[in-house]
Amino acid sequence: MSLTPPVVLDAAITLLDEVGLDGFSTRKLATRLGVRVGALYWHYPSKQALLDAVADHIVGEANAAAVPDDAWPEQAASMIHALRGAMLAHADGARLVATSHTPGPSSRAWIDRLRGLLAEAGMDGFTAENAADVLTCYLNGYAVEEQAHTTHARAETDRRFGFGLDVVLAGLRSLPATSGGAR
Amino acid sequence: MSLTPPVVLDAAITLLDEVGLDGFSTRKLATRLGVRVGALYWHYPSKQALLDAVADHIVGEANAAAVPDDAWPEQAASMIHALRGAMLAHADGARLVATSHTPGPSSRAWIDRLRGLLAEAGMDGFTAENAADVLTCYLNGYAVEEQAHTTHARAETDRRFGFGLDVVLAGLRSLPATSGGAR
DNA sequence: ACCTGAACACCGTTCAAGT
DNA sequence: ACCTGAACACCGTTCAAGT
Repeated sequence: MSLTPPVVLDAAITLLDEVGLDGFSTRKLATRLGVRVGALYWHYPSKQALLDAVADHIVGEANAAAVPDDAWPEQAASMIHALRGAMLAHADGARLVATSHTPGPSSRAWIDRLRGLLAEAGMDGFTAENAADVLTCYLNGYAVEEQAHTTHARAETDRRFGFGLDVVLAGLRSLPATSGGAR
Repeated sequence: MSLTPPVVLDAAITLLDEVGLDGFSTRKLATRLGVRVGALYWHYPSKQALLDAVADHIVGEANAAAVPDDAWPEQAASMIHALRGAMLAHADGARLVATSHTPGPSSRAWIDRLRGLLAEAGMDGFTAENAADVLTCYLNGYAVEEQAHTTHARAETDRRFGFGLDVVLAGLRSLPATSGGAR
């Protein structure tokens, strides 16, 4: 049973969920895989590259969710909620995704999809890019703090997140290009 | 010349700015202070506590800026810009502040001031708290990513940040309690 | 009270050598 | 091609003992 990048990635996700980002080490991962530390470096060039792959996998889980056939604010909200859900489903997932060094294919696909949806709504390329940026920055900022201090109950943080998302969406709706509310 | 918490904190800030958060270690800090590693633990209980103190100091720099006597969106914008400036003025300042474990006195003062300003504008306590949350989450999300991938020029990221901040403020302005535009 | 000396239990990464 | 063995250069934290 040979080691492959997907096998290493899978074990990395499991380890992350068990010990968190601060407890995650290549040596623990090697032990889990029944292999010496150095072996990992044949499949991934560095710990950071491996963590980037984990981050991209998490975003990939969000990509699996379908976007409803609805108006653009609802579509955008569903994409944002899907990514938040995927991040919260893994220990320190938000911090991992938000501080990922180089975006992988799933991350690019997710952001392209969000931008595309906003462009469909009538925003020009520049505006769509900036609007997608505002949404993801709010999401990242919120989720990182939410996951760092798990002081409130999930239902409570969900409501607060929804409030903020509605605020951002209201702001986007007020932009000249989308005030018509096309599609 | 004895070691005191402020002296340690000062050296920590200097070290952080020189080597960044990933390069920051208690051992390097001890060397700079001409002391053995263990000595630091007399003044700070852990590396994290020290980093939290650094984070709080950065927020303190933002608190030094005066808030203009203007309408609330301008006041909020000035506070947000001040904190972003303070974070960007230090290596990995955004990540450090956003992932700080326990908020210090300056952090509490900053958020209280922002909430107060929004309450003055006519928001009830709950709304003001949530509104301050949206603003800081957007700020943290944006600044963390901005500082992680310094791909664009500062003038460009400033403009993009301003765009997003205007969107959030527009969303907040559209809330029932503030649509009158009091103060 | 404050610091040293020295240890403990770890890290990420590299690379010759094996198979 | 893929992994071992073993090293290199580090970590954060603790704590008896010194002053």
